[in-house]
Amino acid sequence: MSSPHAQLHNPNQNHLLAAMLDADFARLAPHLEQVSMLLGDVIYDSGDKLQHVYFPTTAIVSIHYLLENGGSSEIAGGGNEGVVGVSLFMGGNSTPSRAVVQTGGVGYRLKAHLLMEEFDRAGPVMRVLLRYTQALITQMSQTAVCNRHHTVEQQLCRWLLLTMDRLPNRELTMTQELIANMLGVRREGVTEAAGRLQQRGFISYRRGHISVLDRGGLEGHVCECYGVVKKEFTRLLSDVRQRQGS
Amino acid sequence: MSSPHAQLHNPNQNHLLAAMLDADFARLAPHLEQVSMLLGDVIYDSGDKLQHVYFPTTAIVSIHYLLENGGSSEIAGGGNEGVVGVSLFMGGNSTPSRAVVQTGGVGYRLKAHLLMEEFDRAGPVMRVLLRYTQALITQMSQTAVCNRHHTVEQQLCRWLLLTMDRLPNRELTMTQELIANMLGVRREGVTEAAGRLQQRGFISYRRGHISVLDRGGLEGHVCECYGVVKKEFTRLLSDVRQRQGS
DNA sequence: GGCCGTCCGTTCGCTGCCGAACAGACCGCC
DNA sequence: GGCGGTCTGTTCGGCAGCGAACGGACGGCC
Repeated sequence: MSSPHAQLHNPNQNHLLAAMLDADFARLAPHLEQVSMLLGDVIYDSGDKLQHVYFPTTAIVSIHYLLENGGSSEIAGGGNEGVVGVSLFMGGNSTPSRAVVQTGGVGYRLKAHLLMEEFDRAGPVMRVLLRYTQALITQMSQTAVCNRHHTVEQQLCRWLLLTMDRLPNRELTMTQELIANMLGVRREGVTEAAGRLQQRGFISYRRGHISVLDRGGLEGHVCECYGVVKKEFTRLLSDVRQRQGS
Repeated sequence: MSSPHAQLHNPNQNHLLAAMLDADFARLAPHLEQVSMLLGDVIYDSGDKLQHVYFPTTAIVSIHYLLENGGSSEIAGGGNEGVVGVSLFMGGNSTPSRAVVQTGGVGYRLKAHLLMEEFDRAGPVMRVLLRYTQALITQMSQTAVCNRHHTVEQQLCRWLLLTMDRLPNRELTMTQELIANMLGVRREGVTEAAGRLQQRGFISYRRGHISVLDRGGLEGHVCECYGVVKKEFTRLLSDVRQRQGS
């Protein structure tokens, strides 16, 4: 109640914003613009100059690379643990990738030049953004290895677990076709893998709705990649919630 | 001749060092330690705290992820265009990856705390390091997509071209077995793909020595991934050679 | 309650890569 | 000049995933 932003949706639901010191957050808060992020919205496309960076709270964003032949793969995802648009402060202000909203929800955005002003103070805000970027690098790298060496079923488990970790409940709205685009495989491959997971009782789904019934079961079938990414995020961002309780 | 470091080997052969302003470089130069980087040397391993960062000049370093089952893949490479050990300044000071010398040569290393002091000035040195990291992110992402969608032969072309770009000549010392480890495929797959490239007259090899005979031929068979990475490196680091001629 | 679009299930042949095993070729070394 | 180790070429069966095609089922909407 004492906080000026204690509402149903508030920026502190994003871990990076929540990690900022009071003084830093106070400067940014007036400029944070709450936005609805709808399924399928393109946050930025290959080569776009970024006008904003986005701090999702309930939304989830997927970062893709598209190939000339139409193929694609998700190379990382971002939700309330991070920020979308790191290339702004890393330099270059664009990437050859595309960011699409994968799960509709809410986020807060900040004008590019305001984030840059904050970044250029070279203080705690900069450091937490860079740490997050380092965690993102781990996720991308692990995706590369996983694509090479692991089966569709293992990758589906990984994707489900990583997505679940960003959601408040055990339900997600997502067709098999969309998942196939994420993983860069055929829809039939997902049908088959998801069918096996359902037979084992780990998940159930119907027409674009997936419920995770047995998280432990998924964890038993996932490849090591999930654990590596998870552990690295924890290691790099564990000191990131100081202001949360205040 | 006027430069104090105009020798056979000199730090300016590394593009990032060459990009630094005179004043910045002058502070670092006394602390740059020339090192021989021998084929197979492990620069850092998964979880290691970094003691130095490395600026290769003639050496090439490969960044790998190892899997529990023994599988591995290169997720990025680094030579005279970059620096090895970005996780130092990004935060966390370690990664779950391993960096191995892929082509023996020379590089310059700098103690971790000295680089951090420079980074924390939040000036041009920091910016060029971050830009390089952004280019590295592109390379990792493209590797992930390439692993999913392209054939071994295309990936071999990509790898050869990227490696060539870091070498002074058209010869590289590299067995098919090593290349297979890089790409994360079987040695036989490399034998087959390399055989086809040799039949077409693009390359020739014998016992661990590969010569590129027709670079244009390789460029005609490579997937788009090579071009994307190359273009992005150019875009991000083209303003990076100001001090070169002075 | 009927229609239609979306989503899911299943099948077929095909191909690229894997796993394993082995033979030949080259090179350095004694 | 012969030996041994490394590197390359080739083969075989097997399998995961691809491409295409089609049928069925569910659900929202009029």
